[in-house]
Amino acid sequence: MSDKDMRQRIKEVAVEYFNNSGYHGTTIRNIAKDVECSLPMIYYYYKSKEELFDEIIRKDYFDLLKRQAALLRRTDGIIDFYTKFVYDLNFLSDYDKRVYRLGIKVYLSFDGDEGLMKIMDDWEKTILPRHHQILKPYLKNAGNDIAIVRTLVHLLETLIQSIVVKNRFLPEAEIREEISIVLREG
Amino acid sequence: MSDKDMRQRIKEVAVEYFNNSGYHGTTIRNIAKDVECSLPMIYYYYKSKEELFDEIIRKDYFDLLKRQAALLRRTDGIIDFYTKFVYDLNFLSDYDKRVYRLGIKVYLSFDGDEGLMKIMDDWEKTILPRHHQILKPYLKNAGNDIAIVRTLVHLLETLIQSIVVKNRFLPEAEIREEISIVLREG
DNA sequence: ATACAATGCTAACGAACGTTAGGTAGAGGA
DNA sequence: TCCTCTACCTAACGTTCGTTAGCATTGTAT
Repeated sequence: MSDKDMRQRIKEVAVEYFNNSGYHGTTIRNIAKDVECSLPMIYYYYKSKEELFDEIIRKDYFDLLKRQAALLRRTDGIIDFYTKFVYDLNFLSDYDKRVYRLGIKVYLSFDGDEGLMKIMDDWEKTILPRHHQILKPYLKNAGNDIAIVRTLVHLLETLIQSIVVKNRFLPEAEIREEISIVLREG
Repeated sequence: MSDKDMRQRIKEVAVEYFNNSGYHGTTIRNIAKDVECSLPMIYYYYKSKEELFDEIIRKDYFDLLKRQAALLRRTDGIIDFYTKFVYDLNFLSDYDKRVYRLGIKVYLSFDGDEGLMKIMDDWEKTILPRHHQILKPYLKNAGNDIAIVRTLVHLLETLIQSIVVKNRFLPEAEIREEISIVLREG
């Protein structure tokens, strides 16, 4: 049938279900049916439903976050750069988008447990400093540097949610306009 | 005990559970236990679990949205006005905050069904025009009026989520700073 | 050939779920 | 007094859940 690893197939189907129906709304039986395998097959590769969910967040979601954060290195021109950063999210694979969406769901405490929330909080603390570092050379404003960084990060959050959570395509021009408004010289 | 009390108590407890555990993670048994009533009592007042969830969104959440939208009438000074609008969300009752949070969860398709999504989409279409109307007198910029409205609405979305979804207190100064950055004259 | 781990299955377990059948207790009008 | 209606209950229904016991098949190393 498929040369793709059964373990991965299970995870892909699970991501779809967790996304659409939440942790409690997802059943091992549904996953098994879509994967076209038996029930205990799931337990052969994953200890439990919770471990399956956990691995998706701890491994796949945070790998994705780190991959995205690693893109925040080069700087062509700050507005071009952030525009591209957001715009490229439109072209993430369906799987990555779903993992991203599921991660945001956990980040907002809409799913998952307290253990996952902890690592989400730890990650969140790194966001503002990272963007502050990138923006520092471009900011020579009065004393509201930090506020601009915060506003940009807030804006990015909504733009990312539009693409990844609401599953909309965001045109480059719209992204550029909004980022320009926050980063224009006051 | 009056019937209205019991009906309302059931709904309040239900809002808490739907918020914390999602629709599928919430059980009628848990609700009944917290309300300190029997299982069929829930069915005496609500036809089913789904009807209970539906009423919270269709009635309580949209009443809250309309109440909030009605505040968007007077305009003291546009920055003061939007700052107050957001800042006051800090002081919503716990119940209103939870209803708001649950509504956003449904709005982001993280819970609820397709029927609820429809009315969410309809509401969303009214947001940009409403704010455009309010901001029109204050916008004399080149041709990016619409982009500014869009950016402001996006920023408001994140600020509201911080307060209502992440349950954080947002200081007035921070709100004002961010709104000022978007609405300052470019 | 034989042994054995890896990979798959059928069938079932007990627990928990949403929901309902069928009642009781008490207040109020005739 | 009897009747009716509202507000509440205990106990159970059938279903589905996460999980597991136990067995079959296969590939590979000895």
